[in-house]
Amino acid sequence: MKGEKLPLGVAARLARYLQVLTQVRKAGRRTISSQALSEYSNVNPTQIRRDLSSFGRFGKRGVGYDVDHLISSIKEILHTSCQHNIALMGGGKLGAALANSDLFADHGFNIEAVFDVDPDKVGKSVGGRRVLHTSELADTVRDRNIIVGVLAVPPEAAQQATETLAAAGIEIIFNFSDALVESPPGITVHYMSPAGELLYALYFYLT
Amino acid sequence: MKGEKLPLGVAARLARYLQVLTQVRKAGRRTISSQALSEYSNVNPTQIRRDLSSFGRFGKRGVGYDVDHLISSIKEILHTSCQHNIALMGGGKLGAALANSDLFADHGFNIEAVFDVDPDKVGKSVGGRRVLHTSELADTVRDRNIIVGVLAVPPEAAQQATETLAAAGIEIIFNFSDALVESPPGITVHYMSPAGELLYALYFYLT
DNA sequence: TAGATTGTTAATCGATTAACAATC
DNA sequence: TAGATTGTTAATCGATTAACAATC
Repeated sequence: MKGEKLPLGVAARLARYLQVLTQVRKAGRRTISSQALSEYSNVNPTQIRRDLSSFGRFGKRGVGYDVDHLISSIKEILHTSCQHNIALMGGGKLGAALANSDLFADHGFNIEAVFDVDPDKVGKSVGGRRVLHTSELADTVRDRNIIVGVLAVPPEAAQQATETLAAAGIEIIFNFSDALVESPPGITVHYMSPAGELLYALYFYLT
Repeated sequence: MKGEKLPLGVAARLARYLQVLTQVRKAGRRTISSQALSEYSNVNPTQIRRDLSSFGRFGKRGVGYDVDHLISSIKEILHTSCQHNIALMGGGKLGAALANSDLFADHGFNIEAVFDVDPDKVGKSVGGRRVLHTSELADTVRDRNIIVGVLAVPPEAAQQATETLAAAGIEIIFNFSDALVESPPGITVHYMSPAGELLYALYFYLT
């Protein structure tokens, strides 16, 4: 398989492997078998081997995959070897939880700045970053070449924040608020959906 | 299609529709077309119609789907018409963000209690619920018939919290911490993965 | 050698899409 | 009627799985 666009499913699974592998490396493991990777990622081990072998021979028979090597290989395939800056909208509880977590940093995403409209929050520190007023968003997005915005605002503020992000030139929005938003054409909104996954998991538990 | 187990993909998509529809109803809309539902859920409109029509005729040609009717129909298909109690581990920023959000409540999940090991947090209020000490978990799980636990603790506490949940009789764990955990057989751990979705979305932006 | 695990095949099943008649 | 949107077909493509030889 060459430099063409990957099928949706393959890209989604590679991203998932990458996420698990990053944690596995943090835990100090050097190699991992398709079986073990399967347990963490909920993907069939045969399919994992199939996905990986279509890009090269990454594994050692009888041993498994070298974690470091696999991580850098998948990063290359996904074109995510480099650092990306993101803008976080909302300095409240959810924003603080995201800013304090290593989730983004582990994968090369740098929370460049936190934005809020609340004067009480502006100037304070959230997750080690100064909170800027939303009016500074556009300049920051331009200067720091930001294309991803994360929505961590209350539901009633989500639409306004989306429009602010769009006007500032953001192209991909991750919506962590539980509100639907209308976005201008060309801007992709991804809804983070713990409840959706809950419903899905519960269905298989109940049947 | 009858009372048998749904294919994985169908169940996942139905859960996604349900989540979008719940927000659509909140916004006051009474009907929705497969086209509009597609934009919110990122699922092809033909596939939406296909998924739904395999369970019955829910739509009106030329009009679309009745939001209320569709919500209750999907809930029946997914066996999630009733209320479920869940236990939230962690009264910190992430725990507070989850407890304050309507995400769970919107879908019939009731955060029955918040648990923490920190004596400074126990007894305080998080999202309108008193924080209980983790030692009270087992009793609460039994009394309130809880099968789902949500991990919102720091990564270094995730393994301990998982074992506590398992010992208390929890069967499904949603791990919002960015740490891999080992769980006893029979207990399913779902990893919530914003970073995974970010990587995935970015790949399609970059290619 | 013995054990473990990958890489690969083959076969089946579900997902995806375009297209369009049916019908509100 | 005219416009819109569903329900359904047909055809292709990707996902899934078991099985096993290759090989570390």
